Amino acid sequence: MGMPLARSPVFRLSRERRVADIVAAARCVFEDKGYDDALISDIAARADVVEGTIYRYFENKRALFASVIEQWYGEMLLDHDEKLQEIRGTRNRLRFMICRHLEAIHEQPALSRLVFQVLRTGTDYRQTAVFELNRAYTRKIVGIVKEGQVRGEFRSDIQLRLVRDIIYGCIEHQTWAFLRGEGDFSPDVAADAIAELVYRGLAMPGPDSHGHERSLDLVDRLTHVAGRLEGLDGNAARDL
Amino acid sequence: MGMPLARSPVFRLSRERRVADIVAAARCVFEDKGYDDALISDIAARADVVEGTIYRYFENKRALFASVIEQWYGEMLLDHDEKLQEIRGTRNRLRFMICRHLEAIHEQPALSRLVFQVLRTGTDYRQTAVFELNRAYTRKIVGIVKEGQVRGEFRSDIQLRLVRDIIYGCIEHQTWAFLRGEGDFSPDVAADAIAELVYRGLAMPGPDSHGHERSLDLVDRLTHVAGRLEGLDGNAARDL
DNA sequence: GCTTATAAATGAGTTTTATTCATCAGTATT
DNA sequence: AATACTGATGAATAAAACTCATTTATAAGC
Repeated sequence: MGMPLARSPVFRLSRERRVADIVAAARCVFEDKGYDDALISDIAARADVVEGTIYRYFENKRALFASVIEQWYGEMLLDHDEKLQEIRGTRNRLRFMICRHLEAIHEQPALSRLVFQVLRTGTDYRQTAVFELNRAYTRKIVGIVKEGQVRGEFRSDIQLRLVRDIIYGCIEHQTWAFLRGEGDFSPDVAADAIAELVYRGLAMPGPDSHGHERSLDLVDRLTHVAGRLEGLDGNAARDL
Repeated sequence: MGMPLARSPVFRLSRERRVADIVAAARCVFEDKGYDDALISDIAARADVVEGTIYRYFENKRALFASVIEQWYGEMLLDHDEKLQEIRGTRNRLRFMICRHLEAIHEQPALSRLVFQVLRTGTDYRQTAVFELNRAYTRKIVGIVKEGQVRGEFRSDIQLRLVRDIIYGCIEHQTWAFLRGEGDFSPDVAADAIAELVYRGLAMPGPDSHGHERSLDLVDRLTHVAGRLEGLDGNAARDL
C-alpha cells in the first residue's frame, strides 16, 4: 500500500463565490464546445476545482447549464425595460422587441442555440426559472399588441397567443442558418422586415388603414420629439 | 482458459432486410425514449441483433437516427403531392400546407421533437438528406406564394424567405407546449388561424382614397426626420 | 490560545454507454 | 469439396457523468 499522496494546497471560498466561479467557467466552456462536448472535467479545470466540487453545488450537468442560462437571461432583461419605456408608438415598440431578440441571438449565438436545443426541449421546462423569465419577456409583446388593439390600430379579433408565436417563431426560424454557423444576418434589417409583415397582418382592415396607423404612430413620435426639443436639457442635447 | 461458449443460433438476413429491421426498431425506441435515453442496446434487443451488428450498418447513433427520420419524411411526402394538386385557390393551398405540417407534428410528436432537438441543431444539417427533403417541402410553400403574387392576390414586395420563416416558425412555436406533453391542440383550428393571419399579411392593400398619396409621402418624410431626431437607440440610428 | 464543530474540497472510484474488433459461421462461387 | 465473402457475434475498450469516504481550512466556543 502506498502512502497518501500530498494534496495540492486547498483554497476555500464562500459558497456564493465558488458558485459564481463555476457558473462563469461553465458558461465559457458551454459557449465554445456546445452541450454534449462540454465536459465537466473541462469546466472543473477552468474553475480551478476538481470535478467532485461541481457536484457539491449542482445536481447535475443540466442543472449547471440551466444556471448559466438563468444568469445570462437576467443580464439581458435588465436594460430591456428601461429602453422600452422610452419608445413611443405601437409600431416602434413592436419593432424594438423584435430587434432586441434578434440582437440577443446575434450576440450570443452559442448560448441561444443551446437554449433551443437543450433547455426548451426538456419536459421539465415549465419548472425552469428560464421559462418564467421567458414568460415575463413575451408578456411584453402581448402587452404591446393589446395596446394597439385599444388604440384601434389593430383588429381585436386576433389571438394574442398567435401573434406571439408568429413573432418568436419567425425570428427563430430566420436565425437558424446563422446559429448553425452558415453566414451572418443583420438584426436591424431582419427586424424591419418582420415588423412590417406582422404589423400588416394585424392592422385594421380598410382602404386607409395603412396610412392611418402610420400617422398615429408618427403623431406619437413627433409628440415625443417635440417634448424633448422643448426641454432642451443636457440629455436631449447629447442625443442629437 | 475456458472453452468458447456456445453461440445462439445465427439468423443471417440480406443487408436490406437487416437494415430495415434495425431502422424500424430504432424508430420505436427513439419514439418512446427520446434520443439520449434510447440505448443502442435497447435498439439491438428489439431488432434481435447484438449491438455490434448495428455498427456494421450505421456509423454511429446519430447516423442511425438520421436514417429513421429520413424514412419517416419519405413516407410523409409521398401522399402530399397528389393531395396538393387537387386543391384550388391560393388561400386553400396555403392552408393545406400549413395544416399538413401541423398534422404531421400532431401525429408524430416524439419524432418531430427529436428533429428539432437533435437533427436541425447539428452543424452538419445541410449535408443531411433530411435537409434536402425539407427544402423540397418548403419550396412548395414558396411556390404557392409566388403563384399568389402572379395572380395579383399578394403584394410583390414581400421576401419569400420571410414568408416561409413566418409560417414554419409560427407552426413550430405554436406546437412547442404540445411537444413537451403539455396539453393538446387541433391542427385544423390552428391552421385556420395561421393561414388567416398570414394571408392578411401578404394580401394586396385595398384601393387608396383621393389625395392619400400625398399624405403618405409626407408621412414618409416626417418619419425619416423623426427617426433622426430620436436617434438615441440603435433602432433609429440606422436612418442616419 | 486551544479545542472542536462545520462544511469546503479532494481524488479515487463506480457506473453507464457508445463504440471497436478479433473471431466465427452461414451462403454463394468456382 | 474447397474457397471466398460477408453477416453476425460478444467480449473488450473508452469516455464521461456522477458518487463518496476522507481530508482539512475556517470559524465558533471556551
